[in-house]
Amino acid sequence: MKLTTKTRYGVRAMFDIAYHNRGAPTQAKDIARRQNIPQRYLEQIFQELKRAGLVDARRGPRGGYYLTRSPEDIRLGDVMRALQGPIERLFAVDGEPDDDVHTSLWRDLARKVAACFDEVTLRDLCERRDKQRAMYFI
Amino acid sequence: MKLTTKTRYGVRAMFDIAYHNRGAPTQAKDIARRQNIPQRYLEQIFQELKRAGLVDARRGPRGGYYLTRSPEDIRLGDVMRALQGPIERLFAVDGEPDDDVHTSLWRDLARKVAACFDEVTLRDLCERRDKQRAMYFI
DNA sequence: TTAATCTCTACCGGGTTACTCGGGAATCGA
DNA sequence: TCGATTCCCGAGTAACCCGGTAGAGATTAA
Repeated sequence: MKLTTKTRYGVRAMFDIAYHNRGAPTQAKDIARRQNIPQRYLEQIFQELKRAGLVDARRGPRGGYYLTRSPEDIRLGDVMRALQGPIERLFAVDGEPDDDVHTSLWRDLARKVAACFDEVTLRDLCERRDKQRAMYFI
Repeated sequence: MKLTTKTRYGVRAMFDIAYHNRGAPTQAKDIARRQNIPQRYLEQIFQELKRAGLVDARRGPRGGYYLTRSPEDIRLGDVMRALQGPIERLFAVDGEPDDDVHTSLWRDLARKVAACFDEVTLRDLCERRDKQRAMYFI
């Protein structure tokens, strides 16, 4: 059980869009540079985020990716689900009866964990960042 | 990010000891049969649980493993930490500065998640089981 | 002593992760 | 219309980890 690099990249990328460009498309190239992510890898991550409906893209010069909802409406859980499937099934095992003690235990826990991720939005991340910058410059 | 089979096995095994044998050593063979776990694999899992101080063992005939603390004193988090390292560092990435937004985000989240696991004890699992058995037989 | 049980170490195959790469499709500016 | 730019799609791959098997040794009960 470990957070995948893909998910971390995805969160960083979504945050980057929310933080730097409000509205205007942000290019993968720039995100890759700022967030230190291999560009070609980032591109396929964005494909998954797009398929999940979290971002949309415009091609050609001055193209890029942009959020389909406002940052306070995109939760960390959404990004994770897009990149690694439903968190609720994180601990699920197929082939075990549903009335089993352990099955229900892991199901309950997975829900609680999912709730943790759903508590945080992209806007929260931006505010966090602003606060930290403020502290850093005092 | 996925719960490892090893951890699931470990939790089942610890539960099995707590539920079936209070005090007397429980043999790996029996646990493996009851919980449907490959015996030889279970044995090495127990080595880790032993190193973590959660169980102790007696060798030879009528030997087996036994809990070193009472079930209400063993949390799910303890078992997980024994088998897959500190939950608090679940999302940690080495080589990133500690004042980074994302680093602190994942740290905070990991703590919350860890708290979820630390809320549940082996005794809770036993009670869950009893309740479910009761329902099943009504 | 003998049999049972845990203990230590090594090994291994299959699957996943984290990429790279080539080339195609849309879009904008001129 | 042309060409540069950017996203889009699919294939390939090296390294790693997970789940499990196995041999042989140490310890203990009867």
